Amino acid sequence: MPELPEVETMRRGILGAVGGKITLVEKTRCLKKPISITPSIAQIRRRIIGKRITNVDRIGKRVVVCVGGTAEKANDFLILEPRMTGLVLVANPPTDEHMRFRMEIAGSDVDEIGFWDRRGLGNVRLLNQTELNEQLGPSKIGPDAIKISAGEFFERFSASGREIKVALLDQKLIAGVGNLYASEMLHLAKIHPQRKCNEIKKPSYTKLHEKMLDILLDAIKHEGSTLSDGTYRNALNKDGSYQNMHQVYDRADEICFTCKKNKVIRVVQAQRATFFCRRCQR
DNA sequence: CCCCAGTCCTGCGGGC
DNA sequence: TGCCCGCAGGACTGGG
Repeated sequence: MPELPEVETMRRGILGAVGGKITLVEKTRCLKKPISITPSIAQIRRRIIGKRITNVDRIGKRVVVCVGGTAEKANDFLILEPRMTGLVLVANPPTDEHMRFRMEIAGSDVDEIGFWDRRGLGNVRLLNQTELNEQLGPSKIGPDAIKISAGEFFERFSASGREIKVALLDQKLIAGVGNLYASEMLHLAKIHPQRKCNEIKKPSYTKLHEKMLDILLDAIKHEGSTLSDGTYRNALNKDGSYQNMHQVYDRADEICFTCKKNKVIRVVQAQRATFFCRRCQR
């Protein structure tokens, strides 16, 4: 399940395409149920074939391929949104029915970018600057989790009456945190996931911000978490290794690594599994 | 404002 | 051994 570290790894995996010229754009053939690709492939081709990739960016859990113009001010933005099972691949991408979209690029280290998605919940969008602001601007997507300051983090969360774990998943409040890393950061910060945001004291927010940064940056170093279902992999189709660092995620009924006494508990919040330790997190 | 359930979709593992 | 069902959750939507 790609969250910030996984999507950042995808971004870095195709950074070598910057400076290259797009020579081919295609939906992959033999698809049963195509994913959402907008606008039409014909229109995408008209707008980006022959154009240069000027940057590769990330907005929350989406990879943004900037096309035309300059690195600071591109003409068009190709959004690759993996959702649950999407992968952004560069080398020898599989040619099975889950391959959804691909581009060929000339004159750069990366000569191919593929979008593979087993479940097909992801999407590909080509946006201009106005559409980008409307769909993925600050009113829709909060500050990035690895860029937000401790002060702004506190300001954004402390007034809410929601449970902290649920609020962390709200991409309008903060961008990039998903179900897995939310459990992990609350564990290291020793905060109970069901505690209301407005009950948590400022020093705890400072600690949560610190642990969030630690975990996300460490997970990027490990190229993300590849779970036992094997859904996420990096741009070279290789597993990440941060799954070996998990403290609580998917460890229900196992002994907590921190206190070595209590078992990790699994609860459901907002229809999603949360893992935590009753002794360590209050 | 916030919450909740439903929607999309495939592969898997538990249970019988 | 084989089959069925429920679950996994990111983002969005509609109703309360």
